[in-house]
Amino acid sequence: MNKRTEKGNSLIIFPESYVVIDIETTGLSPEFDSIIEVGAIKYISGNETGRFSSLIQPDCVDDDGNYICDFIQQLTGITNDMLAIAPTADEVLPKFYDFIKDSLLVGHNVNFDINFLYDNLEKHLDLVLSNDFVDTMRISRNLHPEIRHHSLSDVLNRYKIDYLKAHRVLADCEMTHFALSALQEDACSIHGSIDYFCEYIQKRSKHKAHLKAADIEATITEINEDNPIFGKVFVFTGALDRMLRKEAMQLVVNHGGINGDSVTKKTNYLVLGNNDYCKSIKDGKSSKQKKAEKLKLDGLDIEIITEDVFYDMIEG
DNA sequence: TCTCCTCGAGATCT
DNA sequence: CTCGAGGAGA
Repeated sequence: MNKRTEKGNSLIIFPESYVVIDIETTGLSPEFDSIIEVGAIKYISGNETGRFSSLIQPDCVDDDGNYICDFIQQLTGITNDMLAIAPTADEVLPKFYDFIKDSLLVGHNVNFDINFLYDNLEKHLDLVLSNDFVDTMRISRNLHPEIRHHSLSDVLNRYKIDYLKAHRVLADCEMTHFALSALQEDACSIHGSIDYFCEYIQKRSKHKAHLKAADIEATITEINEDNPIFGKVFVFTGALDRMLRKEAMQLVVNHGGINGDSVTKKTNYLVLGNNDYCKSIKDGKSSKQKKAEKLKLDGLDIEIITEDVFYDMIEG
């Protein structure tokens, strides 16, 4: 399998100059399917300056002597007759490669197109596709993480843009260009400016990187000071079976306990979860557990308990 | 606190 | 493929 080592980077930006690309294929797999149409539209400072498109005749036919199945014909409107007189990849791809040059590429779920093009350019022409790219689907997901679906038609619908003549390359390129513009406007209205949007994404990915124990506040006001949890410092290691760690930490604070991020001299209980999934733990003990065992030997007030014991303490 | 790693869940492309 | 959750180690 091809590793695509020279592949460019996926960027979350709103470029002023770029080339929108789209392809149609015989199926979803770059390994087993072929490109049947390739298209690109170039924009410089927001204005279209040129376009390129061509059908491509696949290298081989199926058992019935067809280039494409009924489903793809139906989807794209491209027929076997059209492909029978189309140029081959060896003729088309050099022109395409020359058209895009080193431009920043834009597409919807553009990894799909990039992977097909990368493999075909390498296989047919020994060319390397190392252009960086912008994925409008990825931008849409980052802009509206609360929304589940982000297909091209979903995005266009959201911005009240008509999606006509879908699934031909040039039409899809135009639509993706419109989607990028709409996403940019949306990002500006939500975050004030493009810079703020990009800054927001950076911060969010960093900020959400780790759950800080101190960030969890009690959701109830009356806490029973007599329960065994009260005033004790809890630390978790591994994944819990019965609930998320965040939920367990919520239980701790709601019973008057205190959460810790790591095992220290102040820690009273280390709750053991599953370490199975973590391959870097070879002897079954996390670094937190090892530290807790050492502190216990030193005579500190720390107990290592199982998940079940923890729940018993909560209920008792 | 920071960076890097692994894993599972979802979703999209034709 | 991307993202979020969670962990390890410095």
